[in-house]
Amino acid sequence: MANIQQVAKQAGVSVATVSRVLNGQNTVSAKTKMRVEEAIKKLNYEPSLLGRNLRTSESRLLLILIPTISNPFYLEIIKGIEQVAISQNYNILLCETDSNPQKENIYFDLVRKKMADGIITMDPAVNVETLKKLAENYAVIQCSEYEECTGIPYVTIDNEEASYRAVKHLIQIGHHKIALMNADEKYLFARLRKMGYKRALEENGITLKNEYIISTSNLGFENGQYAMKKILNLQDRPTAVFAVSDLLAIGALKEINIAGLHVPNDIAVVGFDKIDFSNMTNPTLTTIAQPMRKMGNVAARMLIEKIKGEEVESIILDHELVIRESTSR
Amino acid sequence: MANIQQVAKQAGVSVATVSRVLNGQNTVSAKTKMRVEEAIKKLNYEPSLLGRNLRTSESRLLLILIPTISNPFYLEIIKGIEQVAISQNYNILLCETDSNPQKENIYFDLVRKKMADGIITMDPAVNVETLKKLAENYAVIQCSEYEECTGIPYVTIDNEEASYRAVKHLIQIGHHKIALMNADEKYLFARLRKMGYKRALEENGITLKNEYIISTSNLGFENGQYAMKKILNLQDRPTAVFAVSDLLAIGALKEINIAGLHVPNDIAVVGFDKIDFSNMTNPTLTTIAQPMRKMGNVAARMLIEKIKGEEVESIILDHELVIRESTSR
DNA sequence: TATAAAAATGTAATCGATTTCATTATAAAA
DNA sequence: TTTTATAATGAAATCGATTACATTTTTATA
Repeated sequence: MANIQQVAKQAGVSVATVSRVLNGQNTVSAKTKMRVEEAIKKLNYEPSLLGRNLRTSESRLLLILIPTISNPFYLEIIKGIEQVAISQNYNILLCETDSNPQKENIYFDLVRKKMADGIITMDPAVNVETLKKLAENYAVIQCSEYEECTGIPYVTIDNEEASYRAVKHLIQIGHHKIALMNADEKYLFARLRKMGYKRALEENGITLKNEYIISTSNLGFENGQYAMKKILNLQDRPTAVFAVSDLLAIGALKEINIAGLHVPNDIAVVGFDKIDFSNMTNPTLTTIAQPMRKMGNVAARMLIEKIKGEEVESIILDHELVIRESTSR
Repeated sequence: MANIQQVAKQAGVSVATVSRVLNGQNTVSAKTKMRVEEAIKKLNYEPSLLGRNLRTSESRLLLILIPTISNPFYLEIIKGIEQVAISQNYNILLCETDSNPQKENIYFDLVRKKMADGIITMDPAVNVETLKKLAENYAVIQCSEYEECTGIPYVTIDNEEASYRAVKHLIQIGHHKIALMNADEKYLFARLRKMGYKRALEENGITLKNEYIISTSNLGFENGQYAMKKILNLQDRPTAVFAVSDLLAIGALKEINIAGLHVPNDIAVVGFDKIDFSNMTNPTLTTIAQPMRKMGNVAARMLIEKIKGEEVESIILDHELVIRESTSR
């Protein structure tokens, strides 16, 4: 495979001139440019990014850290990131961490060792200290899920308000006995969503019942089933469930079905995220739509600015309540 | 940020010695090694992979090309690939092509320009000629979906046999009127699965009805709904449906439900792929399990061998029929 | 036509590592 | 102690590009 030297030789010019043609600089005469282009074609030459990147000290690779690729919630965010990245000549590297510090470290290393220019993380909780230290020397952005105290810029929605609106919707259609299927409170979003839940109840004079709040270690389908079983066994059974992820909600749906009850007539269900599958269930799921594509766009833009050394501010985006069959009669 | 020169200076040795310590060569005396390691720690030094990779002419990056990340079918394969890749000190880059030649070319370019060492493609149909040409000079492996004529090594299952077994299962539980919800026959797997379907019917003396075979442009949920609508409108309605993807099958499930019919009592349904969601539906879905993790493992191993310049042979793996509620009474 | 200014091109340093070959220090053998 | 073999280290080339600066060629101006 040819390199720039051979192209220069073939075209009868210096490597500098070839490089100029390659980078579209206009200081090359039309005649020379043609000769170089012919040589490139003849030798089937492809410039090595390794050489270029070493010289320019960049890789034009962005890392996206997600806990797991099996959660469809990330899909649209990733597309949003990719959209901006590609348009700015960056490529993205999808990295699944399984929330495992060791795996995470493999990807952090890629940044430390200059093979990637920056990181967008959607699971900052794994190892906050390491992340914080990394962010001192490298470009890091938090997306969707974030840690406030790190000083690392983030883009997210107002989780407290979103949760408040979901619960308020349930109250408005007549529910008083509303369960909250929440994530572990080590996550900021879980704490915020609980606050929104509480506020909606308080404002409507409903007393909070602690047994109506169930925590799950994970946001998956099975966790939803498990949590719903618990809820169904309560002696004063709730008539509505607000789950903080669609997968949890879909698990709940299934379990309610198994119990021979009807959604929404016996129990109404609200999810969170508006993943594709939330529209494929029976009944379709009422849920909170995060502006995922936009969130991805913004995160990518922030990261690229950060890479360029600019100051970036955290951003909070709007959300939306999507009402579907699981809460309508 | 420090480089190898500064480390050498700090430790009072040459860069060669630092490099030796970095690469764990045993020709360095214990005393010197310690001095170098102290210098590394003191300067917070991280070796640049750009420098190393340029010198060694490798990137240790593998590209995985998938049509879309929203199809859960790829999840487990990707994990399988990652498992082997990480263990051999490679990193993977997940690339969504949307079956779009332009997007595909961005990723091919990464290989041509030495930023990636090889490609595993799960959607070779996009641009067979380009792929073939790429494979002449670079390491390429086809995984799951493949083109026979390209001469590019592949790993897959026996699609004809898998399809045969799915349909035979339906026949064994008493069905004669079996619809096939197939993909576009431009795909090899679609042609093979149709052959398996035919063989099962023939062997059991069932005449093939052309109106029972529906082609969909895509393997998604909506396509399944749409195709099922067509099937439900047939005057001699089938009592069973074999869909060549779980997403199609889930779409069918939904549509049958809407029509007020029961699965499996009125219509039995079989899917293909055993994606996670196939166990979350109501009823759970009978489906063909591809050994996805293993397929990923094998594909990665094949690619790495190819990168090392070894000859690799195509491989066909076993599959399995998983019987669940959608075909049991 | 001579001279100055602008455009085109080339030379060589550089990015940060690895690695070959030469050299020096150390240990073993005579 | 001297010689020889071996281990440890260093100097410098190399990977393939970009780019500052120097030089040559061309064009414009007087």
